[in-house]
Amino acid sequence: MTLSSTKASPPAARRRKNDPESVRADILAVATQEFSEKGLSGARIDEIAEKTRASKRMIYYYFSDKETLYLHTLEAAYQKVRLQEAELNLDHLAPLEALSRLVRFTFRHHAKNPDFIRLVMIENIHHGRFLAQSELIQSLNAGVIDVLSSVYSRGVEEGCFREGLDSRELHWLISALSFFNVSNQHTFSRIFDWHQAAPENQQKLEEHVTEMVLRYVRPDKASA
Amino acid sequence: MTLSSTKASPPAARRRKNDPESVRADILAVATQEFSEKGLSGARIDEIAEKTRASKRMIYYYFSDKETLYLHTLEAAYQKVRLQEAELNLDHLAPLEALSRLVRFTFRHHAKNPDFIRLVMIENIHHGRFLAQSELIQSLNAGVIDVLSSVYSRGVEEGCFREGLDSRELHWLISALSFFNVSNQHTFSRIFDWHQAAPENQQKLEEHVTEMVLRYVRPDKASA
DNA sequence: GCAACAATGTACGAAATGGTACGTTCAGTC
DNA sequence: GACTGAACGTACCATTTCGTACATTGTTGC
Repeated sequence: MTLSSTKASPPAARRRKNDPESVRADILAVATQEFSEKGLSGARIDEIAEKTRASKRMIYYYFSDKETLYLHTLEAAYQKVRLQEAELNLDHLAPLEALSRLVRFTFRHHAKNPDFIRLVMIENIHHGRFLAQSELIQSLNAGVIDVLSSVYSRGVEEGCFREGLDSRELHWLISALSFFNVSNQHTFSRIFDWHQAAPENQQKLEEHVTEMVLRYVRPDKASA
Repeated sequence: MTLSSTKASPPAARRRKNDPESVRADILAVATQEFSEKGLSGARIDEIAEKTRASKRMIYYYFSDKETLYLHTLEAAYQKVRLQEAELNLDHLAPLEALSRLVRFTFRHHAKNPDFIRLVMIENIHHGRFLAQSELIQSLNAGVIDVLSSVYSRGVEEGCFREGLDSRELHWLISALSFFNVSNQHTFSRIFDWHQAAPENQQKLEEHVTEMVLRYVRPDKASA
């Protein structure tokens, strides 16, 4: 039933402007919000399409299916985060100061990027199955430990850090504290009737976390 | 026949067909698995029904809809966990030993109950919206801090803990480290090519975590 | 035994949802 | 200007998925 008489020309001379880059980016931005808010299965392609300037057709045009779109979202999130982290420049600082800054940076950084944290949570719900597919993310994260590792060994040399700690495990500890601050904010706040997100409490937690890490690496009193 | 005050009516031992209690429990058990594995939106009522001895009809009979079933699952999980925790008996121990045990217990406990952890993660993805509806969970968790609080004040009195720490914040730190160990196991393992779940690594992490908390509460050397 | 209600099985409906068929417009090339 | 492939719009389909109507069986009180 083709409508022969109807001419398909748009009523108003509204010309379509092709802008692939921007369309792709727009889809990715909306997808990031939707996936991080509702998870892989909770997010709806139709809803992403609605919130985008583009149509559903475009989502499938650029990202073949829902899971691929999710994967690209995850990759983009990691990329953005690692880019921010690269700005840190700790080599010229004393080890203690450098470590302190690194911890505070991580803590704040996570707090400022809840979307990323939520995507990582969601990815863990999926047993990291998509992350495993992405060589991009694997390679992106390869060097993250190095910064910490370098600070730590300088600290040991200078005697302000104790020996025997593993950089990866140290990184684990810092990540744990910073991550939990975002990931479990809702349940913790609700159960303990404590407005964790409030600036003064965030400030306190940042102090605690930093202090905790520093105390952990500090050499035993032992009075050389 | 007059009704005796006791409800001695259900012999409860051998019912051949109708067995509401068991059906309910069975549904809840399967739901726990499914929800914790796939999340609220990812889990399928039909699949839960299949894995149950009961039918889908029964799910709606006992739990009016999907979200209510999820809420009951969450409540049951919290209940089970808090019951286990109640077994801890720290009052007769020296503060340092007591805190050490508490930390180790929490760490292992979380590790042994990934389903619970995943449900909490999922609940956080939903901004704790269901937890907020449950007075049961609120009340269950009210006293969790008290154990720690009591140990801590004893420790301060005896001089083996430093002053000025908040029990809730201390609990936060312990939870963070123990929770992250389960919640982010997949992404962390994959990214850093480290089999975090391996017994030897779990052992190491438990040591680190315990040590970290103890070092944090230990008084400053300061030598009065 | 029999009413009354609780517990359960079967089949189905309506909406949501991922994905596609097919046609149209844009932009660069000759 | 004609041609071509990339970029895009609209309508639609097939299936999944939550939830329910209706019939049936067990159980309990009298």
